[in-house]
Amino acid sequence: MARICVDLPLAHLDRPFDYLVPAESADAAVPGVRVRVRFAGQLVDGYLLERAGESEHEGRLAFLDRVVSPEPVLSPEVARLARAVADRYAGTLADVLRLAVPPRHARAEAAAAPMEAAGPVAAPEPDGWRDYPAGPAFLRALADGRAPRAVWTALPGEDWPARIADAVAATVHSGRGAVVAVADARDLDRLDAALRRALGPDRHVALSAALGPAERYRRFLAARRGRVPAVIGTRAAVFAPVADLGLVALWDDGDDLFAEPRAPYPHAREVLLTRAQLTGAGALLGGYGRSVEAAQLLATGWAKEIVADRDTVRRRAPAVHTTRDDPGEHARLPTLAWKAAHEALSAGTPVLVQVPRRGYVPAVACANCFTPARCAHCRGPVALTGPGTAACRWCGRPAGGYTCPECGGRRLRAAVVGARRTAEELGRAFPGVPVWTSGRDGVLATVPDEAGLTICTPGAEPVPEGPGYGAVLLLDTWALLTRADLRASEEALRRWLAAAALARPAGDGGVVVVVADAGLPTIQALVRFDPGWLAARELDERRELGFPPAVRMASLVGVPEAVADLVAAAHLPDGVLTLGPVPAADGRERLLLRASRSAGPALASALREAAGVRSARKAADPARIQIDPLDLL
DNA sequence: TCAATCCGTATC
DNA sequence: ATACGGATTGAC
Repeated sequence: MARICVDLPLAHLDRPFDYLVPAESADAAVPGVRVRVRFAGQLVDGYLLERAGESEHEGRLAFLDRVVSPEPVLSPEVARLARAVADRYAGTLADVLRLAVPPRHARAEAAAAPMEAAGPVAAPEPDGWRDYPAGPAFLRALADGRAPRAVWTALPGEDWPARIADAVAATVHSGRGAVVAVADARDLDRLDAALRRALGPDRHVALSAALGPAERYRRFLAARRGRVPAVIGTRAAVFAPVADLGLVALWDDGDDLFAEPRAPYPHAREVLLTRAQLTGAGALLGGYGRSVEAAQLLATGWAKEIVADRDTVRRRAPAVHTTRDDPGEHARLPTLAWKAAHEALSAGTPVLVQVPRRGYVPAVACANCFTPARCAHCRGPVALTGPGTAACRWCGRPAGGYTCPECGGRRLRAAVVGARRTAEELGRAFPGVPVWTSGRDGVLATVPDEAGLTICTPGAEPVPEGPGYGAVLLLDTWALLTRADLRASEEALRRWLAAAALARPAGDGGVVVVVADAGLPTIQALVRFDPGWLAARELDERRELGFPPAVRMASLVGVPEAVADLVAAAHLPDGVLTLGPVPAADGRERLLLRASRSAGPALASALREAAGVRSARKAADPARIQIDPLDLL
């Protein structure tokens, strides 16, 4: 007898079904293999979850049709993880398994994989971590087979791929495996190179969406067969099968690429942390910035902080100057920014100019003091709903008769973006200096250590080949700070730090000029290179306002009848607060449900059950359920 | 009286 | 989803 998870997208069928195993399949039918079974009259794919002696099932059992391949692609550990992720996100196991296990590629599977005799990995010298007081102990704990958990704030100029490679090497030295996730292909390339240096050429694989199906499956199998102890990759790699997991790590967890866009929309950070929790592995969340979720892990004591002391930060950081937006005669650049660029270029060092991408939807702010407007009723963000009218994007109440809590101003205005021109004019302001751009369509990996001007959008900063940029200019900060997003401050600081961290130390002439009001907390955090301080503040604010990660939220989106139907079918736990519904795109609407963190599992399970009732009834219109979505506003 | 159709329920 | 059963409808 075998318990099977059938691959169907129906919420009410999200439970194992028992099948008899034909004698000829008895040997191949091991936990984790793909199978075909006859289900409700048709042949469907599925995974064999476990073998068992007896079935609880009252009726007659059918035989499974066949074992698709003897390869047990779903390890027990990943099966358990997938179940936990499905439960947390009110989704189905089949949906999560579709994210976790790549499609089979028979040729890649058949290719005989030579077993390489992998030599032992030397315990790394924790030299690279000596600038962080808690760093060497963290590496020793990994090397000794323990499971330390840390939130790490990287120093400016830190070679973060090398530091993560140290941690992976320590883990591998202890005889265990590691999984590391990064946001994009460029970060993956850097980490890949660092791991090759630290572990040798054949001790890890890199998984990314860019690989073709054959290569993706080949590398997945290399990990599943235990031929490599470490797997690195983008988002989907968090489910990679690694035997005897000792470490999960993630770089720059605030990047929104870590949010999975397919149901049930799990976040890579949450998957990895769940995995560490379930397996007893260590965990490392690193970045130049710090997410509010990371601050929460520190606040609850789940993880410990790895930071350098303030003296070290000051020694390694560039000088950060703020300036008002008072365009001088030079390419509409503030005088201070122009001077900093001019000096850096004269010294023969590269200059980085970061400008926000176009197309952000700015929040509505006080026309007088620029304080973002918040709803008087629920503290949600206020946005324009038409010419001259504004309303809360959470509860839908119109923001008529608005009074700014900061300055008493009565008028609102939308922020105006679109100053990329300013950056382009820079080229003309510095004749004879080479100008590069790095953005969405065309990311530069590196820039040479010579006078040159690089204009980039956030996240596309080229890494300097030399000791760092002589000057980094952060323009149009207003556009980032007034985004209609709950995470605007955290996100703005994350992006500025990503650029500022590439500047030389102040002692070597490194300068950052940020065109913004020095009094803003986000700017203060940048000036002091102290993202932990801002994240702790933001966490306090989320607690006061009742936003994640201080609470658990569920977002229900669909046509009005579908949303109402889903809520009506759900037996919500006590204390769940309903916000909305508010109109969404395409005639749909969105309803938010707020629960305490402790009620989070009950909320998710109530929604999952309600979705099951609806799918059993063949409800026509689907309602999308998302737990703690990033675009909460 | 018998088939065509609709709805509800189970799927091992 | 699909498949089946039982109730319901409609034509001979």
